[in-house]
Amino acid sequence: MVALCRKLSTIATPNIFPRKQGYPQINSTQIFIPFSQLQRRRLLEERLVSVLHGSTNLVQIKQVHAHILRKGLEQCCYVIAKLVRMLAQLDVPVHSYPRLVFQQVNYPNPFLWTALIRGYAVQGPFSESIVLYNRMRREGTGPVSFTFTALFKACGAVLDVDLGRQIHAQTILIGGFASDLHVGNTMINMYLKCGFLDCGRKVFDEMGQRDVVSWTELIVAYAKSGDMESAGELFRELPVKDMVAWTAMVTGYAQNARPKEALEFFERMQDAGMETDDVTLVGIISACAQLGANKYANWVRDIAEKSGFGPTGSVVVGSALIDMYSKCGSIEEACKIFEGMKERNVFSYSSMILGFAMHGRAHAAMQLFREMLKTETRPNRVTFVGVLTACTHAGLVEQGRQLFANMEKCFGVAPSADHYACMVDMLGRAGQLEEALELAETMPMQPNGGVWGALLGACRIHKNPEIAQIAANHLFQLEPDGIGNYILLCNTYALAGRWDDVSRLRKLMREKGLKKNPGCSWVEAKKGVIHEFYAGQMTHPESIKIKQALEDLQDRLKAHGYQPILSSVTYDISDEEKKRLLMHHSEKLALAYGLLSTDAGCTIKIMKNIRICEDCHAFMCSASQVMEREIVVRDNMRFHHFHDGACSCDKSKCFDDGRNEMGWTLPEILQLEMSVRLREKKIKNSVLGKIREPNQIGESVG
DNA sequence: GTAGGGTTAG
Repeated sequence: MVALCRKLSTIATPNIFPRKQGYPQINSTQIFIPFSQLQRRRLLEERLVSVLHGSTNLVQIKQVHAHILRKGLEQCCYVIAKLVRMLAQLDVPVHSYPRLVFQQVNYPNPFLWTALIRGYAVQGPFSESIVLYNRMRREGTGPVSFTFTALFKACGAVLDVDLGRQIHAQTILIGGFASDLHVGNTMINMYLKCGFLDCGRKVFDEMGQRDVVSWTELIVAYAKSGDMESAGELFRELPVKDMVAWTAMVTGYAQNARPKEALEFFERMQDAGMETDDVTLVGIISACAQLGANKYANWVRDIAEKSGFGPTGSVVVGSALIDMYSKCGSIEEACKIFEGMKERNVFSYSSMILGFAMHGRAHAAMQLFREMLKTETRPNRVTFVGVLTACTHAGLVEQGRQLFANMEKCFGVAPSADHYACMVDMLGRAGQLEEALELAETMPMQPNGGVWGALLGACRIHKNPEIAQIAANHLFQLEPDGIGNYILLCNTYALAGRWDDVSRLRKLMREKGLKKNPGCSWVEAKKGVIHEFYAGQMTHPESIKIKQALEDLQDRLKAHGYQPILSSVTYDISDEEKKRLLMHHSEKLALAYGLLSTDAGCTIKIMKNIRICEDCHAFMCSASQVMEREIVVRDNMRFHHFHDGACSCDKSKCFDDGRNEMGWTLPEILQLEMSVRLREKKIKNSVLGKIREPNQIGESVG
């Protein structure tokens, strides 16, 4: 019996227990441990690991750790590795508590080493993963497949493809690891993250064993590179398609501005009997946002609510819905979603602020920004794009300037080229064109198309062909195919009466083969059916009725003071001809059909592919008053809400004294945020002060 | 251990 126990005890304990004083040395010739005792300990270890696995907070884990120490298991790699992994998962800084626990173990096994390496691979500093790997090898411990997945994760995180290649070589050198499925998958992931699609594809092609994860990784990579054809081809070849793979395709189409195909794919996915989760929903919501039609918006919202991932269930779905309803023209619906959300984060706030800004509700946008600052959510760069845009559309130049000047100091968000574009837009629209130009020319980074485009747009509004020429020259370099830039410059010349320049530019456009996009508008008629109208075209089945209705409408509006704004036509033609052209702009046709086909009291929603012209804008204003209808026009820039003879983009309707009804001023906001930042900084310093700095970075794999 | 997600101005 004794002999049997002796035999079993040696078999039952392979490399689990390290040899050193302080922990039982399992050498059957020197120390005899009864089998029952070993079994008890093994059971205890199993139990501790499972308790750790179920722990959800630091307090619970610390209790288990205390128990580990009481039972004398601080050298047991199996348990300690789990402890380290759980701590890292809970975002406890790896180089503090977990590292300390690791250092207490005299002989770490590969799994314990890997737990720590993985911790750094998730949290950073990523180079510490490599340092640890090298130390592990020097101390004679061989890696396991987990080690490589962790290392590839680290390389992917810092986009270090050279290091990734070295580790790739090691997987082949050490043997056996290159053919491991998970190692292969993380390797593909690393190459794709670093932007080496070909290398990822090569690993994929050479893999002996692939699973749906390997395929999906590549599908996503192709989708992100804009190559939906290759993505689709892979998807067709994929033997067993799961929900994630389907979602990758739906999202891919949505991200590549192909919303109709995204919807088609989603329908196919449902036909295939696939489940829908929050990630799928986000993809499809984004597609509906691009379509801008309420019919689809309501349809997808129903699906979201039925599947249990509605705005109250998921903060991500909620934020996507806010964005979708804003883009579909239903800012009220977006508000309702926002108010009904249980949890809100920076995405929810930013989407709502941008929604308000887009719809000309600067007041609401600023108020929401203020409310956000009272919560624990901190603004990010997108939030500032929203807030600055709101200031721009409300003509709040002084407030905008102060926010921009204090972004970095008070909020910790450094201004990017996009924020400079907002400022150039703001100054430009306010008529301060010289200052806007100076800002564009002196900004610390290379100005992007947005910056010069904003300036060019402002030059058209304020009829300044000289500065327009400068902005346009930059734009012609940055966006050689951007037809809109040529049109804007053309319009600016026309407004200034420089017809020679107009014809010179038109000739240049012809030479370059650039064609003006025909103006096109869509209007939602009954039951959400969408009707399309092109400028000057009378192809709609009811076009005779529409033409008559439009003429009647024009007469009524003229009686109320509407006069065609002839300068909106940039052709050197007779006034009569100009009037005729203006009257056939697509949005006017859409409006006439909207009035014919919807009931009194219904809001008329029109979408347009290019910017609404000044004349149509005045026409809509007047129509909203005379016909007593709410009219919403979404052009390629923003939303216009016409109500009782005014538009939401009319600056004079917004507050402009730096103070709103809440009774706060901008300096108060800045002060408030500064105190938050200081407090955060203090907390951070006090935590970091206790933690040892990790080793130097920059070591390569040896 | 591995794959899919939301907000950006002219």
